[in-house]
Amino acid sequence: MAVFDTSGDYTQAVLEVVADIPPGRVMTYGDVAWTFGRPGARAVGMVMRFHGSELPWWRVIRAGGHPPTGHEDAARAHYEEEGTPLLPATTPAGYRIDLAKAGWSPS
DNA sequence: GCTCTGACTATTC
DNA sequence: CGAATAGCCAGAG
Repeated sequence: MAVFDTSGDYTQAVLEVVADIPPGRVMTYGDVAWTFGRPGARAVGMVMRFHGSELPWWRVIRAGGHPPTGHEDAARAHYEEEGTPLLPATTPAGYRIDLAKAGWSPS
């Protein structure tokens, strides 16, 4: 499987963009991918899974403001810690990020 | 160069 | 709202 490494340009781009997201702000996988001109939303997620250990992965969420699958609890802790605007929702996680306020785009 | 997988997205039921 | 389906892309084998 994609045993990721910083070898690929795509991976590097993802690492840079994610690392550049300020606290209290979030970007969707699609937006992050679009930032460096490549709609690989899934690929972005894979990079996070492998390098998430050293990245603010919770600042990268899915479209609709849902946290990454299987990491909803950990993500929520970071959001509250950074003051990221959350919204109550009838989702499995029980909440979702307020993209209208937390949504961020690289300058 | 083809196949498989995945922290995705959009559409449809 | 929730589950299922199909289409996406990048990288390893």
